[in-house]
Amino acid sequence: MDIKAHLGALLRTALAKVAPDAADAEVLIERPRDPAHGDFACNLALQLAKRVKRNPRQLAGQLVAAVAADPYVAKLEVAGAGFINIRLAPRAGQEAVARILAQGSAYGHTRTAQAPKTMVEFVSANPTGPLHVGHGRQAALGDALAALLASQGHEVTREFYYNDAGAQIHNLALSVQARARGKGPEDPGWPADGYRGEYIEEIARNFVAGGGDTGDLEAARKFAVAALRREQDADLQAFGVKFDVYYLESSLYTNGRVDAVVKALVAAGHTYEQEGALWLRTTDYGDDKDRVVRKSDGSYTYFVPDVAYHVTKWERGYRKVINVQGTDHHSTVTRVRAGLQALDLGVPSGYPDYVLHNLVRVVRGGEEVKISKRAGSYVTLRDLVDWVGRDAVRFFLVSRRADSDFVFDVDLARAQTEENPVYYVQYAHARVCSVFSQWGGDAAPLAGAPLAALTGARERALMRRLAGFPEMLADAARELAPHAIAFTLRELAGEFHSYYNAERILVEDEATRTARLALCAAVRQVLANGLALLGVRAPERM
RNA sequence: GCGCCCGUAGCUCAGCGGAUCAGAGUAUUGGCCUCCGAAGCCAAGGGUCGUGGGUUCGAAUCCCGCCGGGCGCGCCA
Repeated sequence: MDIKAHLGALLRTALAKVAPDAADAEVLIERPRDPAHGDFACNLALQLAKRVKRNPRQLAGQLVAAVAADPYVAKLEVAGAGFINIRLAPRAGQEAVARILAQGSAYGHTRTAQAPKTMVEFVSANPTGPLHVGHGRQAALGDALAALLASQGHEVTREFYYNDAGAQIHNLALSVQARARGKGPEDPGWPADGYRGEYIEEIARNFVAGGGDTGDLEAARKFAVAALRREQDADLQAFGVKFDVYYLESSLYTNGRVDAVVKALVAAGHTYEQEGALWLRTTDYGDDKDRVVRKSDGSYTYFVPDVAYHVTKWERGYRKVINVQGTDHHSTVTRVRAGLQALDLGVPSGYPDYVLHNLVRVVRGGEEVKISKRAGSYVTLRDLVDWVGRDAVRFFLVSRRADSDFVFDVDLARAQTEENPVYYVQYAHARVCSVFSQWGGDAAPLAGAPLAALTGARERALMRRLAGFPEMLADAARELAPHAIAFTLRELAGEFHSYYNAERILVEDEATRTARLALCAAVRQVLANGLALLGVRAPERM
């Protein structure tokens, strides 16, 4: 049952008795952070005091008196300026424990009659170099977001879009060719915008060793793209991230979608010619200036395939689309949306959604390392995973709000491996496993165990946290904010460690022991469910 | 200059559809292993929530100015 809705109904009934003329007011039930203020709280009296011309504390008192007796409510009290604090009967938390054991890995997940077809596009790195820390943040964030939405009833597709056709790929091919011919970045004849990283030399070496023709630019391009794609895939696999679809930008040219979009924009009357170029009136849709669609040399700007790509998302049936990108791309948000609006396809003006994250600044040896492919000096995702481990990197990268600034101190991350909060959470999980192996029994028979012994303060705090898990997930999904999961897990683990230290689980008394084991099993289950959403392992031993 | 984002404890960061909201971790200091794992627990000190106004009975949270930082501002992608 939905305890919040239940409490809301109780108070609404009371309100109708106490102040019939204000019975239409919205009753908000909140969770106070401080357990001293009860399990739930309601500020209804504060909201309505002025309207019904009564003192808020007096009104709150009348409401409390009018609430009918209820098996889930232990106590109602007026506090502060006129809050109604609600303390639940232990029964409410005990039912949550029973529900967790019954539902297992499905606890916190919801099903909807018609699962919305949802796409999360993330990483989408060009195949011009290895994945760096920024891609890592995106991979951790996007993958967790996709899992979170899937848990809330969405049918989710993870998609990786990559540019295999543009000028940067051309530069990549030129760079590999130059290296294959024995040229370095300092030599005459090195391409102007060439990639200088050492990995280019390695690719060139393999190209030549495999019999590649240094005069065949197209062959060098294909070889380099394939090699870098392989490397990116290996990095993602090592990071535990899998994509359902890899969408190639080049396909939008070969299947005519790019041309079709330009024709449609012209036909819709939103374009004009000026100085030999074709412009789109994006200012009609909130952009600060119009954008070129077709350059005077006849080629298209990058944003045309971008729009064409998003048309395919709409046409493929994705009514909810979330693009995870760095904030350095924020100007494309308006443009892509404007392009879609100009096509008049019936796409909502806020389509697609964006989660923009700040770029990661990497500090090493007290100095910032510039993330630049061309400089060839940057920290790769693989470096990080090698240094601090996959679980720690994923947990760390997803533990912050997407738009928070982010400083990744490499030395600190390496030195503080043991202090990383991921171990704290994983340790709580392993501890429960350890208790069960000590006990020698299986958790499964506990599913229907009597839980009446769970009445202690720490037990109530744990049950409160466990019971709130589904609501937390729903909120996080709505806000597109998976970092909330990491924080909740940290708190749950903390409450468990406190409990474990204060109370013995394997006590003599059977009823108490069984109830405590059931609580531990529920804690373990929720930790496992949360960690699974973050793509972090829940080890039985550490 | 214009646009978007960010300024919360020494450090890394939560909280921001207003109220019981000054928080966590870390670092520092002091305690806790004859007993289910000390990668743990308990406790202490530490912040006028960048700053100045405004709205409100009530603002870290909403609005405006300013200061500081990041990112954008191309017929590059």
